[in-house]
Amino acid sequence: MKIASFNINGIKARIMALTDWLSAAEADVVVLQEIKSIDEAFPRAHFEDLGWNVETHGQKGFNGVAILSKLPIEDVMRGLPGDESDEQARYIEATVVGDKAVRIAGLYLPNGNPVPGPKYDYKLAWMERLRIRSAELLASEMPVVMLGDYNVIPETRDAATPKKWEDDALFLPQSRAAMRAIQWQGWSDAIRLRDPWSTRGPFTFWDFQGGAWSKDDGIRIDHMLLSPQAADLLVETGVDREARAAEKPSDHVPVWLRLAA
DNA sequence: ATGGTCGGTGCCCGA
Repeated sequence: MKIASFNINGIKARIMALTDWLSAAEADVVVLQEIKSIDEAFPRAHFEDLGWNVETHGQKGFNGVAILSKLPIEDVMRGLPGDESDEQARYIEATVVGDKAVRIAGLYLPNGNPVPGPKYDYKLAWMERLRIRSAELLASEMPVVMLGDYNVIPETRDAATPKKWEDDALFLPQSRAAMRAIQWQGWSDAIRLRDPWSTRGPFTFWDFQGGAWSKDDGIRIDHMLLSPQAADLLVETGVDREARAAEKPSDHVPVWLRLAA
């Protein structure tokens, strides 16, 4: 089972780039972030005609997440538990059934800038809610893949120019500590497993501004965390870096993994 | 040296 995550930065603008990537990547399950669309406006039929089951959790203008799956989707949960008043569409969870059932959590963690301020407070509060949910997912003892745009640069080696990010919500010590508090519950960082001693990257995001792509001035903020039961099934992982050079690219590239499931 | 990029929306905000 091939599982991928792609922050597409607008489904309307990216429908062709996404469709092209989907046909080349041959994934079974794809979580999307920043669809920037309400559920009713998502081009559901376009993807259903290509053989995808589609579950969305959208809102007007910003944010929005979705799951596309060639496999049956069960037990969909929309929204991150822990705050009934939170109206931002950033979390979707579902079970996909291949040879084995795998619980998929697709997330778009808040950016948090500027710091300090209410947006950073919201980011940290959201991460605390995610920490509570991720503990519940581990306790299920299912194979779980929790993946998406975490908006956290975990380590210095995850940024080409770390100095630039020193005061940024993506790299502040508190953000990184909150990320570690989740990971150290017992999750495996799938991308890092491929090349554990890498001193640079791999990157998953290059800003549209300042020619970041041409300078390879990237960061690693899209992550795939595996429960022990999922890590036991891991056979391959990758970052589709070349997608950043496509026509009308997103600022993120897809990340993916393959499970023996 | 300076200002620089997108997408979605609606004449600006979020990233």
